[in-house]
Amino acid sequence: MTTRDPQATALARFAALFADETRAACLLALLDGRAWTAGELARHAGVAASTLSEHLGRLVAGGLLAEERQGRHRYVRLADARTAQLVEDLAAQVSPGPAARPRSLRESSAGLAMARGRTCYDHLAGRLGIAVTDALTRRGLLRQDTGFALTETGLAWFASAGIVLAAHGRRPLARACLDWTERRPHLAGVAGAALCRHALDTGWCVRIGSERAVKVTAVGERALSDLLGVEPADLR
Amino acid sequence: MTTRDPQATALARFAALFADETRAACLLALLDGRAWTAGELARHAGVAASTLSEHLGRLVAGGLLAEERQGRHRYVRLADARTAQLVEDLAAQVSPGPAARPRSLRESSAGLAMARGRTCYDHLAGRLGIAVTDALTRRGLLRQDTGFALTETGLAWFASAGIVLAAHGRRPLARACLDWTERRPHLAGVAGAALCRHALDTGWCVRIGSERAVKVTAVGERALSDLLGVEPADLR
DNA sequence: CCGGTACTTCGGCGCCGGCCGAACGGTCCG
DNA sequence: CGGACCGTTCGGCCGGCGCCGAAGTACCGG
Repeated sequence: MTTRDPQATALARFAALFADETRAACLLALLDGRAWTAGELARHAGVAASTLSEHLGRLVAGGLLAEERQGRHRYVRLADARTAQLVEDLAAQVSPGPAARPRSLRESSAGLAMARGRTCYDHLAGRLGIAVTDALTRRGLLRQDTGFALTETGLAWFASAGIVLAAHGRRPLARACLDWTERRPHLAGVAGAALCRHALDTGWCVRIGSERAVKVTAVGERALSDLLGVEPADLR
Repeated sequence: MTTRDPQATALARFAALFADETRAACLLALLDGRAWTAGELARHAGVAASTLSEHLGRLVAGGLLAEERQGRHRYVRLADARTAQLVEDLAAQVSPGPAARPRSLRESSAGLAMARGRTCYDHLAGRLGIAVTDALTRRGLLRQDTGFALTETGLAWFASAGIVLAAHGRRPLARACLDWTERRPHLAGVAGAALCRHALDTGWCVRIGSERAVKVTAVGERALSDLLGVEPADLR
């Protein structure tokens, strides 16, 4: 007890940030990639504003959240893509997957929409994300059998679609992110983020509700079918 | 407080497994990929055997550890590669990296050996792991610019070296694992594990001490230079 | 300048969980 | 069969932490 492993101390302190239901609810909510105010999060988590204020202080001090003060509002969002990835990884580890999912009708409206399509911080997830990833793989634009990377034709496809893949620090161009509803990897990284942004900008998808769920529009269905051969049935 | 998000509850409970210094010390120790007895871990963590027994119970119940009873011994090891990856990710997130590392002479003997070369569950890490990964990349056997994947020539290289890459469930063939001393990705996944096993089996490396550190032998230095063009200077 | 709103700080409460030592049970060995 | 050893269970102690409400501060709008 005198001299403990400093790495173990740091790991425990860091993990403690996630080890509270209220903070976990905040982090999961912030996985939508947007900035929330302290009050919104307090209402979402169902605790007093004072309580949530302290939680935000911890999360910011721990480097998980970035804050931006605007007037009397305190906006917070996930610090970076790396943090979002970690939250996703943890969430995927604990979620039951589609097999064990209850068929309850109660959670269907929100739950089914999330399972159909959603954002995962800054890229597409759910059946939508899987359908796109599979289509990219089927067309030889993405290889998953030797790792997880775009091919030369894949790079050309992004360029021809007008989607710019800007090098962004050390963030990988393509990365696998485990989908917690489908239990299979979908495209993340710079390419995944650029594709998602393009889809939202061009109206292929629109956000529905106040959460992370997205819906594919008629235009989007057409575009995904034309450009990638995505079967509309895989989006339902 | 009446109806909380079940995913947030699950995430918090799961994270709580890591959020204790003693448990964290156990998980980090078990990153060597081997099985430890309860007594060894208790001594390592500096707590009473009774205390550690309860910790092991929680970690096993949480699915992080697999246990194997042999006579009056209770051996535990990390449950699987996926769990090991999560521990690694968390450890990498909290470790300071080489820049912020203290130049203390105290921790040098053990710390320097770990920084030079170690195992990361079942693959190589530290300067050794980075040197091998860089050499693979330099020779066009591994591509990191479009993601992280072996190339066709990379697959051929493994075959010609007599290293069998057996498909193993859903585990990816090649995966990037962030090295927490070098702050750069090294090779993990099926290929990383096979390469590490081969290195230990053929005597390219040997374990030193009781921890995760490994040392490159003269034979290994020669082999890595011949087969991959690894500069011996990069291993020091 | 004044009321309303958003957030923070503080004090106090209650509970959870990590720690230990003592007693117990199971296993190995002489 | 008895003693030594490894691990587990139990009771009890203590500290930390999450919670709230009340009071305080900062900001916006009229």
